[in-house]
Amino acid sequence: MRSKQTSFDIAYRAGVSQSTVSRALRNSPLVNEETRLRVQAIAKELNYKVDKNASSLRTQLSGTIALLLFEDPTNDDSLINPFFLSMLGSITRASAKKGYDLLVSFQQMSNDWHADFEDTRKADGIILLGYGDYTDYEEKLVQLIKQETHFVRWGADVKGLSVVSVGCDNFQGGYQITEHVINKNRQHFAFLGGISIGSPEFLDRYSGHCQALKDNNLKVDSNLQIDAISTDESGYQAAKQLIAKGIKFDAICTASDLIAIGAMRAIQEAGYNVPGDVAIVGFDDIATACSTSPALTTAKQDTVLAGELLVDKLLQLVSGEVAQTQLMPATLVVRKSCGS
Amino acid sequence: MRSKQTSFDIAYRAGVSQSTVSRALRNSPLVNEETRLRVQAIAKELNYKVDKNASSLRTQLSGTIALLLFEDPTNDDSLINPFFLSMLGSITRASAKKGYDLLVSFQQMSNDWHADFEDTRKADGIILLGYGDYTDYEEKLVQLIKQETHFVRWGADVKGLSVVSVGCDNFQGGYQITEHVINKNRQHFAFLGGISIGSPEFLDRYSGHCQALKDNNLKVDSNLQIDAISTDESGYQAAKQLIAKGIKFDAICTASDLIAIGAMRAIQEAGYNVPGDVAIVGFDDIATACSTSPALTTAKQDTVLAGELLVDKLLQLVSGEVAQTQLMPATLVVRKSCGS
DNA sequence: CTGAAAGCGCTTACAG
DNA sequence: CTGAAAGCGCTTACAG
Repeated sequence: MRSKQTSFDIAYRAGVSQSTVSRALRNSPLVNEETRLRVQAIAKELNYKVDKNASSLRTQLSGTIALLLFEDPTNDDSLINPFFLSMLGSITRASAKKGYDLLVSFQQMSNDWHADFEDTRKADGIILLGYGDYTDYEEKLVQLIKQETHFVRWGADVKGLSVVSVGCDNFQGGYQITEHVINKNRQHFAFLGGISIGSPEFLDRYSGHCQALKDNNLKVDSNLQIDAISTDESGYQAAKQLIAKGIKFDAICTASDLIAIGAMRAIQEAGYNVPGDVAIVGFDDIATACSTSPALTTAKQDTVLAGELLVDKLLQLVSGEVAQTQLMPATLVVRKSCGS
Repeated sequence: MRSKQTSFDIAYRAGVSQSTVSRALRNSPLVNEETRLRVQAIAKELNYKVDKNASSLRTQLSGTIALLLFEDPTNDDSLINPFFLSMLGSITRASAKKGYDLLVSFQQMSNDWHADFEDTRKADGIILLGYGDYTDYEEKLVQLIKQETHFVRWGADVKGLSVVSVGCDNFQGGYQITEHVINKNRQHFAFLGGISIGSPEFLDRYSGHCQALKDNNLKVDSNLQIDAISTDESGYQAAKQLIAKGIKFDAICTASDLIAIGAMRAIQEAGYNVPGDVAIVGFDDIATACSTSPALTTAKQDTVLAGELLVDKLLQLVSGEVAQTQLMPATLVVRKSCGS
């Protein structure tokens, strides 16, 4: 077994007290520079590393952030929504940049959360990430607040609770991308995405979509709105349903790229040309959006910025400061799927 | 500020000693059942959670695994190879299943690794994940071994070092998928993927590919092998180079799905039909492989199994047992990209 | 079955 | 600038 070095070993070698070693390694200004350098050199030579359990116990700070990633309810148990995966990447980077480690935990939205990372002192705060209607878990949020857990969440603002959220301006995104398609001279718009299954994000995108249509004197036909969850398969099925209705449409707006990708497949299999016959747009800008043919025009959610905002705001809360809920704009990414 | 409960608070309420509380909460058989239940009830009522820093410090076990995820060298800083993202998901699930938390850390292959999670006692062991030539970091592996760090890695077996690896049988995968295409009556095979840029995985896939060609009396034309790293863009460029050579080919095997997807785009843009004119196959079976048109035939690496094997083997090492390097088979996933 | 006590390895107020 | 000492909150041998 490896023989563990402690600060006492370093102290012995350096001929100073253990307190001085501790100070030296934390770059305390209290310690003489020469002493500090000598101690640090010895620590390095012996490959000594401060025991985080001991220091966290002492300081009551873990230097760690926990990320609770909620899985899509329909998950087939091995796939994760690529948008959240991308968020995971940016959150990891953002925490590393701040010198924090990241504990990642997958959760079922429905189950009892294992949200006790802060209670167990493994993490200083928690980031909640996942689609879903917050009313489904409002109770949990209330409990987190009651326990004074430091946390921030991704998603739409939660009314009535003092929860710090970072989210995308889904209404604006839905509006903007619909307007883009309108400018491509489309008249008959379908919308694929569940507005009735408890997803405020999707509902906001749909509302923005409808507003854009109205502002441009186009009809909102509720027969052309079909529910779908954020998977390729669900988008595929929704588009098939849409086609089966036999109502004319020349544009499909969707609540997510995954839905759009599935829809594109169904539309093309049915013999339509994209964008010739039907323009299709997504939402998110996942990596795959570049690789479809035609490449998908979409509303990009800036995951890098989102990750940084989430981490920054969480660390503000951890250090006792006040943090504000913030909405990020979605930006239009024009590719080929609704014509040039 | 929240007032932290300790085991002493529980002890006081339960009218027992703190030692008994500790035993009761750990379900020690030493404690009377009635006492145990009462203590546990009180703990639950007060929402008491054991301080992991204290217990980890005491037991010298953290209940945590660290995952070091190496980024592709060419990374644009926000995208992560979807295959590794998928591995990340399965590793997270596998560790949760074993009751371990997962610390995730992104690293540059080239930089000094921040591999001291075990030295700092934040983790009991480490999983290394990323493509790359192990000779590039053999020195690091040697150091990990010297420090008696518990670790396992994803990838090809490392010769000469006692490192536990879990990897895919890339030779067999490359062989199998090439044979599949051969059976589709293709004659002129190109291969896209860097065999000269220090990636043993890619090299093994290429070797399997070549062997399959030889075994079927087909020519291996090194002019039809073009380097590419595992990105859509690199695959796209490689395919354009391939076309520019003006040598006849009717099948493209690739070292990864990402390369295949980029290549498919280039081939189609050049006016060829897939699979009519050119059959294309990938490697990995990332989620996107279902969504291309035509959908990509590929060699699947079972990430769920891989995650479980990595975690299981690491935990074996942590508990002082011996673990063996293991190679998993790749399995053929037939879709549309090389005909029916 | 239970309790008193030692000790895990740090950080930091306190005293000099 | 440095050291001796207390204490973070547990777990577990030891004694009963």
